[in-house]
Amino acid sequence: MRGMTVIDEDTTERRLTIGEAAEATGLSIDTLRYYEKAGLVLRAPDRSSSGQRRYGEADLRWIGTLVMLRRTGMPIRDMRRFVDLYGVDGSEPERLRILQEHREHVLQQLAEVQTHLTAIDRKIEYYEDTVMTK
Amino acid sequence: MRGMTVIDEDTTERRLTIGEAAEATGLSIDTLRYYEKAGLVLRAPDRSSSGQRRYGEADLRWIGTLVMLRRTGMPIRDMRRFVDLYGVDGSEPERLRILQEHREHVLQQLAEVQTHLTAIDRKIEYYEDTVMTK
DNA sequence: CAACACCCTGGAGCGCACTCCAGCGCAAGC
DNA sequence: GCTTGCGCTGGAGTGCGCTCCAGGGTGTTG
Repeated sequence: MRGMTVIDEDTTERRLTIGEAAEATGLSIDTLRYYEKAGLVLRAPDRSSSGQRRYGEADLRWIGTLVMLRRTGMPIRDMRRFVDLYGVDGSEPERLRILQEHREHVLQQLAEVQTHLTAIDRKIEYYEDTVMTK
Repeated sequence: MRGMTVIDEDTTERRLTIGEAAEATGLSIDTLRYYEKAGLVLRAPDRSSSGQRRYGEADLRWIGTLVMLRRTGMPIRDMRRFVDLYGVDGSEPERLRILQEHREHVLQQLAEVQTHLTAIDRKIEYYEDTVMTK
């Protein structure tokens, strides 16, 4: 049982304010609103009676997906295309294709950065030598 | 002898136009001029009698260093600080420190991207399953 | 009930890293 | 010798991804 997520521990789901959601996702409040405006969310979060956003589990999970795409370098524009497909029936193959292409892209970037990193390592070695022997 | 670089094969060094240098470094012509203006080059390239830039070996090697820093995510501002230290005697320890810090930073980024990449892989797996079994 | 923290909106502003442009000069090939 | 292409400059423009702001509402705490 350990490690399993207990669902519906409370009958009422914990709903976070935008500030709490920012805390939880690592995005800023402004960025959360910006992503919403930019059409990156599947469904806008519910609002309290006074019009304040309340983020539920599903909202946070989706924002997690956004963060994962964004932090691997996907431009907002492309994220948007991806999101939009969630409104299209049978678009799963295309969503898959986008993810696969993005994956390849990320791998290429990683490889390039790693190459440059070894060059940096060589330069560091060089400095370690000159600094030490001076 | 194989693999060794022959130096001074020609007595006159091959000096590239900005277009050729762009080709060689993977930067655009505009970016080369921009880097120069931004104070990222150790020494401005020589000019032809008519005032055109001519890039030599040393210029290209330094630009290679710039590319390696830039493509690993170092901001122009920080690159500039690094470059400026080349004019300061005894600044080797600080240059070393900057490179080491940058290295740590890059490693952290790599780790984060790799984490998100496995999340992407899981999502891809999920789609592969649903797409296949549909 | 006052003070303070938090939230709302539309829209402006910002920093970054280029990228493009006008208007010009030089030069190499046909 | 003229056309075509590359190069020059200073400066404006661009796209991106936020970030900030004014002006206002809400809500909780002492």
